[in-house]
Amino acid sequence: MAKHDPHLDLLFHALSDPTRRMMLNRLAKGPAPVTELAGPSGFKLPTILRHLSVLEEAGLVSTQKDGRVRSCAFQPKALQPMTDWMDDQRKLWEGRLDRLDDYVTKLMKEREK
Amino acid sequence: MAKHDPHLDLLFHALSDPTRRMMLNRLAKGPAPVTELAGPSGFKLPTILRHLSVLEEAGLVSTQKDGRVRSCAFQPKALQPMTDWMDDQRKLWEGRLDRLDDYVTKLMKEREK
DNA sequence: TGTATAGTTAGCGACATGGCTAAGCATGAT
DNA sequence: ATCATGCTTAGCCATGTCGCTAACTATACA
Repeated sequence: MAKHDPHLDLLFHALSDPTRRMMLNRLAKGPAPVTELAGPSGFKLPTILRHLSVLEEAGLVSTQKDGRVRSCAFQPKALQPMTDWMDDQRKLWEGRLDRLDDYVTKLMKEREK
Repeated sequence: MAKHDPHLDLLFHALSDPTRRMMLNRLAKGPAPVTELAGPSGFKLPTILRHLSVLEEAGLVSTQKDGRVRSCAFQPKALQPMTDWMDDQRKLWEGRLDRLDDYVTKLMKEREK
């Protein structure tokens, strides 16, 4: 339950852009070089490269250069902190419901008197 | 499998800020007025109000004014598109592994000849 | 060696974001 | 009626983001 995790900032920010999500979508099917990643997007290479670096900084993609080609690969584990955060939220929320339940139960008991 | 869902943009963007996540954390425990939401953050009210409107636009928080107090409530259902997106990614990823599996199987069969 | 290919870097412009102060408005308490 | 409270709006400033072009480097191929 980190108070404010900078990594979550990077992660959510990385996912907040449709182009980056499209790139991830492609990479989830398997590794690809930068050019193929840019292909269907309609954007220029420098733009794609910038998006790629955002994805890398978030840990969502790892890249490796082989000759003149940079191969990019999806890193699904990077999504874990996100699911963890969601679990935390859910627990808080359910805790709230429990407390509401306790409250109602208490009210019922009061009535019985 | 929406090609590019603008709502996901809003959702991920809303979650990419630590202050907003802190606000959600508070709200997951139960509704709160704006001032209480601002309290522990150290930020001024207008700043918090701006964050609040971002959360509202993402559907994560609903607010309602009662007298001069605005009560804010967490909307957990708003997180659904996010989990849906993650499921999509996971399916793609697992599909990839399956194809890899098929490939290996095929290689093995080739060897048997 | 020369040329095409794949990526990279620098830097520009438009716009969004995140913080603030100052001033305003509406409601509750006295 | 007055004052305190809780929010709201307008607007400023610094910084970040997202797209681009132009120019560059590095590898493959002929």
